[in-house]
Amino acid sequence: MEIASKYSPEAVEDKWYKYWMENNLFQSRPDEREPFTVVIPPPNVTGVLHMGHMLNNTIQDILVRRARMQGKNACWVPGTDHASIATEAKVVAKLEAEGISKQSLSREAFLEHAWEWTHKHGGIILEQLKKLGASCDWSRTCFTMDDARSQSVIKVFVDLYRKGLIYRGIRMVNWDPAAQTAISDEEVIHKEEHGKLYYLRYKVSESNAASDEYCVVATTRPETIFGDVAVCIHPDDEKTARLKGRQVIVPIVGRVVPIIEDEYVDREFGTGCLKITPAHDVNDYRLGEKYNLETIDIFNDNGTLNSHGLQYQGMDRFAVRRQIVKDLEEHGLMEKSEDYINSVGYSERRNVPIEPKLSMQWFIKMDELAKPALEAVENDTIRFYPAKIKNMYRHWMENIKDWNISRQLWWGHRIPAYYLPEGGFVVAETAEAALAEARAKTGNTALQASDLRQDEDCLDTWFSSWLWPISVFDGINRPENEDIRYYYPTNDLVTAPEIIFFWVARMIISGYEYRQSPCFRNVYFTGIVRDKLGRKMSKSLGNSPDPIELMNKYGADGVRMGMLLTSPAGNDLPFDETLCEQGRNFNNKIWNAFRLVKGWEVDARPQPQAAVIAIRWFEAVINKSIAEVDDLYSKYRLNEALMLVYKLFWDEFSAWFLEIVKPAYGQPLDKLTYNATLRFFDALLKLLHPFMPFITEELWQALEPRRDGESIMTASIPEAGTIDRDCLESIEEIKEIVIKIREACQTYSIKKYEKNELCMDTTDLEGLPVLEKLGNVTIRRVEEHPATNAVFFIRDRKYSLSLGEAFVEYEREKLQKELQYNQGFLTSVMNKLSNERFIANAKPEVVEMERKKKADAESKIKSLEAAIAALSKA
RNA sequence: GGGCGUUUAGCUCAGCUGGUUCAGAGCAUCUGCCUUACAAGCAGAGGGUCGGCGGUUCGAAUCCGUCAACGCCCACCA
Repeated sequence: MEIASKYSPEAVEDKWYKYWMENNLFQSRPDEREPFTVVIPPPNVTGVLHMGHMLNNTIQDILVRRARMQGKNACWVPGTDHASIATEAKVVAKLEAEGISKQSLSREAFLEHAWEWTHKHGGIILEQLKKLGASCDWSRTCFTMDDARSQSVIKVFVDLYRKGLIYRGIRMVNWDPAAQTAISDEEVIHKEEHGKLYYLRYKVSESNAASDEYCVVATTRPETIFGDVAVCIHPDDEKTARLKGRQVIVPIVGRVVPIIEDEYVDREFGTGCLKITPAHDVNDYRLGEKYNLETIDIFNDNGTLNSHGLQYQGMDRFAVRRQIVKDLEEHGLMEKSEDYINSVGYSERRNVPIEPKLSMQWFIKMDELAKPALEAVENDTIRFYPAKIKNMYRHWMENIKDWNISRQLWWGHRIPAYYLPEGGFVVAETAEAALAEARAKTGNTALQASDLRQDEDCLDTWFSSWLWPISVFDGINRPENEDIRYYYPTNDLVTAPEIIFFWVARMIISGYEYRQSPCFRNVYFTGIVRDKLGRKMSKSLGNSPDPIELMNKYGADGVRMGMLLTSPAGNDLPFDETLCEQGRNFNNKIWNAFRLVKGWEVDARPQPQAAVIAIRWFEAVINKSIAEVDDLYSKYRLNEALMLVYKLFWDEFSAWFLEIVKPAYGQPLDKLTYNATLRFFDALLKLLHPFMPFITEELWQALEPRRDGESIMTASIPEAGTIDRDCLESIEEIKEIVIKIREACQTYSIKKYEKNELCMDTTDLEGLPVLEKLGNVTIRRVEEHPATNAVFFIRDRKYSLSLGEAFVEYEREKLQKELQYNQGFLTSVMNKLSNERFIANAKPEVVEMERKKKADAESKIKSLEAAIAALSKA
């Protein structure tokens, strides 16, 4: 038989993926079977595969493949996200590299570039997922900006607007000066930063000001003084009481501003004086509203100062900070500065400090919408794995704020609001509908489409992805279509905890709003993939291995296994290439077991007794394992399920079962044993298939002749039969004896081909033929064990091995040790039993157990003492 | 600042409602083997006062309190 001793994935993987595709094995259509639906978390359309995707999609594939083998109609819908801000940033950068500025282009021209970029890079990531083995129904591939999805977005916007849930208003928003757009609170990352706290002198402006009386204000942002409209003190603060009712002059700016009083001010912080800049600080904005102060916006959209910045106009905000510090010092208006650590909000996408800015934006009212979604998770209609994530979810949902959905970007779904020439606006799905509505609203039938001006903004990316579980089945546009009715609600969602608020929570909300039902039943939160130093893997750190290279090196199955070996749900995954190595080694193990089995000659000889027992035993083992694996899957403890199957194959099947039934070299095997072995192999491959799709298909196809188009993918996963516990137990005992014999042989350097004699008190143990074969011993029943034998105990039964006199002393020491241990054990048991309170309070069966332990220990000690005495005599 | 979580073998983690030697698994380590399925392997072995302290209990890795370290989420302290 000509099979290489090493498994080569490259020869196998492409072949079977192609086979699966050609036979449409991933495709799903509604039928009478139970559906099992998963929608992919759509990766950015122009992104490339990273380790997080690998983990995430491996887990999805495992769940989907298993469901499929359970006879469910499994449907995994793939797709990509247009990733508004991220993609636009890439296109802007690309254009800038070519010397083209976004500002110089029309919206239409820019979008042309963006689409070109999308078509060029789009979908690479989906091709990469195929290499991983992802069993997606590719015929259903969606894009958040394709026609059906775009239409869904617009429809939902209009619907929510008409329900009064979308409104437009001026709010303080997080402004990203690099992307020049507002972003949501969730897109702001707070970072600790080492900065300075500056103490600025605001001169008191009254007539006797010649006395140089100052009010000192501490700030981290001296460049915002151009927007100062007041200084606030605490009404009960004695330190600053002298300032009450007076006015101060903003340094450099020269503006005279009032001192106001509010309890918001922290008396302990700085000097107790707070400068108020309503346009550029959220708290100041609130105080500004409260005291009806003017709002002076000093920044341009790109973060430079506008005309309010006087001589600093046109300079960047941070350049201004440096300059103004110098200037203040020169004018003696800087009292001091000190080091200070504060937290600064950064734009997640562009990594620049965000600027609080007042602007007109669109919002969704969230409080009412959130209620059923909170309830669903609280009452476990939707379950989170791990469950601890519920806490986070509850906290956010109970304090949910309105969602800013407008972005000042071009790449995305344009807001379907149309402004009227005479002011006001209408919201409608199409320009035509908007015109009709505008005419009706204004009564002006002469109104033309060109008179209406569509809102320039587009929608937050998540405004399309929150509809994903519905929109991929076109359930927004055609709520009664067959697909949505069959596949929805979906079953499992696999995603990263970092997008629970961006995406998961909002999907649940939209699910209840648009389908009155949960959009999925279970959410599996993966961990974050970290490197060995515990750092998150990222492109910018360059600490992430290239997944494609990993797969080339270890095989997709090896990498999938490596990803999964160390990642319980919700725990971070400290990734290490050696895990892939372990995965690859396991592939090889399976491969070689297959070589062995397929290399056997079979004839009509009778079945050896050891094989009969081994088969009965392994039947029990596999049934027990299947039941355990089922249980682990139901708890989404996939890494443990994999480990269990791993040990089942490697230890139980390869190291024990195959070693028992393996014929002597060159000898054929009997038919019954051979068939049983193939049956077990078949079951093992099926259990392994969700984890390692490629090698299992390769071997399953080679195990027996298959029909054209047949696949392990659609074979039935084995179900647990009855477990023969007695058989399991008795062979476990045999295994322990064998291990003990091997240990003794190794200790005494007994050559493995030497057959030894094992003495035991009784020979009514089941599985003696197994013991004889694997222990390489002949068994003799004795009343008295020969004094020079090496004695050992397994489960309170005494055994001895004839090893010759040379080993007596060594053996005596060992027995002495075991004696000591047992004496200690007996003492602890005795202590318990002599404690009246234990006898009085402990459950009777526990007391009984202790009594038995005492008896056992006593008899064992007696035996040991006898053995030692006998050895000493010898 | 608020909340949540973690701490068990060198590493990554299991240990449910306290009680069968409950202190476990995989990897790593050590020892012996190139034994015709597999050295990417085989056969063995050694590793831990379960973060510290205190409490409840006949009995605590497990329950309670407290301290410490680390992590995550939320938050407007200039």
